This record gives sequence, structure tokens and C-alpha cells, in this order.
Amino acid sequence: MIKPILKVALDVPLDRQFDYLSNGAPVQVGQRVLVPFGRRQQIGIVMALADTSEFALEKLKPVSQVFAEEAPLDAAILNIIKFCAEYYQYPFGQALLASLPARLRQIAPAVSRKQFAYRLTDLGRSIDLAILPKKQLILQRVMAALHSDDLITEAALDAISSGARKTAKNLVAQGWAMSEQVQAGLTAPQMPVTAVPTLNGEQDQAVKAILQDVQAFKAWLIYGITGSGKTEVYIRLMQHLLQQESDSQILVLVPEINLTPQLEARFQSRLPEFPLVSLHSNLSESERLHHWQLAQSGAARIVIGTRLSVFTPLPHLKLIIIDEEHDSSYKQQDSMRYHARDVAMVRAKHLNIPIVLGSATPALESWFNSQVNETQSTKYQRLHLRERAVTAARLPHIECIDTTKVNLQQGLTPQLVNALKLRLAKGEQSLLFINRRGYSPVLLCAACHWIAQCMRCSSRLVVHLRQKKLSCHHCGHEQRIPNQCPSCGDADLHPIGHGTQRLEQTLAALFPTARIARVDRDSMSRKNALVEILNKVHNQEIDILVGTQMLAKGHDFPNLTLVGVIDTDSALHSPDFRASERLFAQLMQVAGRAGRADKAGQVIIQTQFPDHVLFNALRSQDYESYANAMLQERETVQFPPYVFTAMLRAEANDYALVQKFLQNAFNFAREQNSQVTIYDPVRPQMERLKGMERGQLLLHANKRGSLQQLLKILVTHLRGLPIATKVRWAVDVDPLEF
DNA sequence: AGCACGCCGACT
DNA sequence: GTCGGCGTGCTC
Repeated sequence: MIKPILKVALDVPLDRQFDYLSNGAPVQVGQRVLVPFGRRQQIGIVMALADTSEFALEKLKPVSQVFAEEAPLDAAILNIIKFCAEYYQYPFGQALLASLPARLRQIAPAVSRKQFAYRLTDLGRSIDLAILPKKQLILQRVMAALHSDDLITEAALDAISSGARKTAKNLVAQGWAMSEQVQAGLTAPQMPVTAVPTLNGEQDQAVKAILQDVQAFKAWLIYGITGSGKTEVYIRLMQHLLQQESDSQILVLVPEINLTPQLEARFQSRLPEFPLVSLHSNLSESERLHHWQLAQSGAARIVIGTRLSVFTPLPHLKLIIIDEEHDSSYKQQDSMRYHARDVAMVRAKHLNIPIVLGSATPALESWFNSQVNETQSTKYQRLHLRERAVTAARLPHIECIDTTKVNLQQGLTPQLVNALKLRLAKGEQSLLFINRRGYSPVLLCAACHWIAQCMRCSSRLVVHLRQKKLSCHHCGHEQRIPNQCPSCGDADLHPIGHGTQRLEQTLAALFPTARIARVDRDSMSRKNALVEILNKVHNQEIDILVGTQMLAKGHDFPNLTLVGVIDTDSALHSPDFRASERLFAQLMQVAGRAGRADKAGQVIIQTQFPDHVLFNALRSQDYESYANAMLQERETVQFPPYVFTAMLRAEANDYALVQKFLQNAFNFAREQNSQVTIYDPVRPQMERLKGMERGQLLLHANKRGSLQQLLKILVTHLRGLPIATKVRWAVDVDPLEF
């Protein structure tokens, strides 16, 4: 018997569901539907079937369409999103719809690759094409082409139905040409089948330990320096689990897209018998939908993706792997501000399956959770990989040069210049890491000390000399470099400090014969620019590589033996208590670029504070003592992970509104007399951003539960406030930035 | 969030 | 006399 009322979740910022009358079509929970909502049509997901409604029956509208041919979302994924919506104080419907590929959120029919092929078959039947004998071939090609654009098929179908045969024919031909191109592009160079590495003792132990315990939820932290072979451990685990059960699936989360192709290729070459799909923002919407469908149907056995893919339906999920688990790109910084690592943890718990986190420099939270001590039971089992898997590889030698004690040559110490000279003479490569793009971070008037500032943000404008522009790295605002000081009229304007452009220029002057390349957001705007440069580095066509943190991750350069770190001191004394943790991870990562193969690496760090504890720990590549010291500090001042925090952030054109809103929140929260500490509203580091005045209110508690309880009533209260529509506000649970 | 309705200022 | 500003209110 069909229940007559459907409770539907919609993509609206209202934390409730809407009731509709069945249109008679069979429907299940989790099914996608089209419904009338106000004046327009909306895509929704059926959350329940019922006999009654709280809403007046005569006011209910019937659903417009049930997408019955699509598999409904399963209970597991609905539950995990429900959990997230509650935990992160975000409307459920919006969280749910945001987890779907864009094609499934749009009113236009979503066309998967399979349907696409069917449509083409129809198309072939419908028109008598001159290329008819080739019809079969066309179909095969198009079906095989992952990048095919469904819009072409749509257009062709339209053309047929309106009788425009010639147009239809052209469109099909166009689709074919496109699929050929795509095929040509897709034939990725076959990875040389490398000899399967044998595991060293620690790797072997790690694999065995995890495999012993795969029948239930258990969290593991694989802690091992770059080159200790974490990936090989993942592969062995995957191989075992995928072979053990013929339908099992594995989800691998990675921080960013530029890491995906490498890991993807490695998994594919080592586990060729298991279908793998990737999910990241570089995919076309059509591909994303198709990959998502392959995951949902169970056809894909391995899913590798960025943070959003933690919400992919996987009916036979048996293991979750989080690579580089400390990476902050796992945290969504707008809409629902979830942390993919934490969501994955909950998902693994729900499914009662193991989860493996991997990092050379674990997040302090994870390190804390893997500690064995009296006060806190160990949440994650730690597995330490101490040895470098490539036995010949040695740890790089790290030294800090005190920049206050030497004469700098355009920001470079003589030690670093000499080291660069030596590499050039030996035909080895160097990498200079400077976390600041542009020419110089400040434009200063020598006469009146005016500094070029952004009008929309509380930030300084960065000099981009080559483009003759000043640019705000926060809002994108650009303007011409003034000829004279806007304040006093003096022409004596100086770029102060160093960025990637200036460093590149300095190096070119110092080493006129060296082949220098710069890698930052400005030089990498072209789509394949990064890949091209990296290839050049591999082919020894580059001597010195200058770049930002884009260069810190993942890339192996066997002939690179020197890494120079130019200016990271600002992070040492940043008011953000996580800045030094991030810097440490980043420096460990860049240091790992040096001396990967059989050549010993050297790392030179230029700093005003060579005796800082961070550098001491870094010199001995000792994450543990630094992490433990930081944890102790956090405990003394009662910061996370010793307390649970949430941040209420608000912004408006007028700060008075922000203040009024936050003050209201503050008063309300205080009145609840809960176990939560509520701090005074303050202005964040970046007081103004993109023309918006910002403010924030911090809450902390010793128990997650009491914080959650308060947040729930606070958010409900705030949503009902008239002023809540005049400011943009959001709750950030477990914020990364303060 | 959209998208309506609704009541007060400068223009074809 | 209208076009249009964005305040308030609703969406099953």
C-alpha cells in the first residue's frame, strides 16, 4: 500500500521537512523527487513516508516527479548527513543536497553515462545517418569516453524531435569527434610496472596489526616520516580487503586535487583488477555524476577523493583511509563547516569498520587521541614507521642561519647563496621555499611611511612588479602602482620585503646561467602549467625552483639536494595558536623534498630565531617532542584538544550590527548558565574582509555534549532574531582558525 | 535562500 | 502619475 504523504528534505535554510502528496508513483525513502515549492520547482529527497501530516491536508501539493529510475540514497548516508547537520548546526536539507553531484541538484534531468549510451542508441535508430555503418563504433566510442558531454546528446535529441535532421547529424558527429579527442587524452601513459616492493619489518607489522582487527570499528594512526612507505601499507591493506570480499569497497581521502593523479596512478597500477574512481573538483559535472553513480552502485571498488567524497554512498564500504590526515584542507571553511577526517571517523563508527589515518606530522588532535596516558583512554592505535622504506635514502641535514648576524644579499644569506652555487656546479637541483607570492608584500613611502592598504580588507597590498600592479591577496582587488605617495605626494615609494617574483629576479641576477622556474598561484594559472614545470624538473631542465607551499607536497625529485626556506618567521609568533603547528608540518614536508634518492639532502632555513624550539625539533626531525611540548602548552592554557570549542562568526557592512548581533548571542548564551564558557565578542585577525566588518564569539567547554546542547538552543534563538537577517553569520564547530 | 507583496522617493 | 528601493513574510 502506497503511503499518501511524503516528507521531503529541500535545499532551503529551514531546518525542517516539507510534506507532499504522493502522485501515485511508487517511491522509497532516499529517492530524489521534484516538488513545487512556492512559485518554483525544487529538487528534494524523500525522508519518510507517512499516513498523516501536521500540515492541513488540503494545503498539501502533490510531488511533480519521482525519479524512480535512480537508486535511492541509503540509510547509512542519510544518517551520517543527519549527524553532521546536527553536529555542525546546519540545516539538514542543505547539507544533504550539497552532498550530491551538482547534476542531481538541478532541475534538468541528470544524465549518466549509461543513460547517455541508451540515448545514443535511440538516436541511431531515429535518424538515418550517412555514417550509419559506423554507428556501432560511434556508440562504443562514446560509451567509453568518460568526458563526453551529455549536453550534446540532449541537443541532438531536441533536434531530432523538432525534425532538424541535419542539425542532429552534425551534433552526433561533433559528439563523436569529441569522444575521439577525449580518448586520445585519456590514454594515460602506462605506468612502468615497478617491482612490487617488499615490506620492511615495521610496514609488515603495521599491515598485520590492522588486518587482524578489520571486523569492527577501530581507528589507526600511521605515523611515519616522508619516505617511510605509508602508501605501501595502504596498498597492502586495500589489496587484502578487496580480495577477501568480492564486493568490498574502500574510500581513500586525500587533501587536494594535485595529489590525486599520483596516488590514483599508483593504486591503479598496483591494484589493476579493482575498478577505481576519483572524486574531486577538477572533474566535469558529467564525470563527477558518473563516478558518484559507480560508487553508489558498488561498481567502483576504490574511491579516492577530496573532503566532499566522505559523503559518497558506498554500499559495501569496508575501510576508510585518510592520507595526510593533518592537512587543513579537510576542513570545509564555508557552508557546513565539517572536518572530513572527523566525519569519516563517525562514518567508520556507524559502519563498524576500521579507519586508517596517515601522516608524518599528525594533527595535534590526532596525536593526542593516539597517546597512551592515565587520564585519557587511547582512541587511536598508533603505528610508528621509523625506517625509510628506500633504505639508501638518508634524512636531510637541516641547519638554521641567523639572518640578524649576517649581511643579506637581497634577502639571501651568503650560506644559502654558496650552497646554491655548489649545487649548480654539481649539476644538482635546488628548491627555494617562500610562502609569499608577488614581488614584495609591502609598498612603503620613505617620506611619510604611508603603506599601500586594501580598501575592502584590513590587509596590505602586495606589489606585483611585472604586472605593474598592487594586489590584495584576500579579496582580489587590483590597482596600478602609484607613481607618487597618495598621502604626501613624495615619489620615493619602495617595495619592502620579498616574494616569489622578487626572489626569482634576484636569483636570475645572481646566477645568470641557471635555469630558474617559479611555482605559485600567479604562474600556475594555466591548466597544465604545474605538470609541465614538474616534468621539466624531472627531466633536469630546471636548476632552481622557487615557489610557495604549492611545492611542499607530494612531488619526488631524485636530483634535488638543496632546500632553502626563506622567511617563515611571521608564523612563529602568530596569534593563531595553530600557526606553529602548521609551520612545523609544512617545513617537515619541504625538508622531505631534499635528498629523496641516494643523494644526501641539505636544508637551509633562514630565520631571526634560530634557537626557537620549533627549529630545534625540526633539526632533529623530531615531531614527537615538539608535539608533546605543544600539547603541554595547550593543556596549561586550556586550548583544544583539551577543551571543545565553537566560534560564532558574523559579518556585515556595518560593525554596529555585528556587535549588536554578537552581544545578543553573548547575553543569551550567558543566561543559559550552562557548563560552557562564553567569551566576549572580539574582532578577528582580519577585521575587515571584502568590505565586510567582522566579529566573532568564542565558546568553550570541557564536554562536547554541553557545548552541543548550548549551540542547539543558541542557534535556534539566533535564527528567530530579526537582526539575524541583517548580518551574515555562521557557527563553526571545532574551528581551525581563531 | 528565493521570491513575493508592500509602502515611500526621482523620473520616462 | 509610474519605476524601483529593500523591509517583512512565507514556502508543504
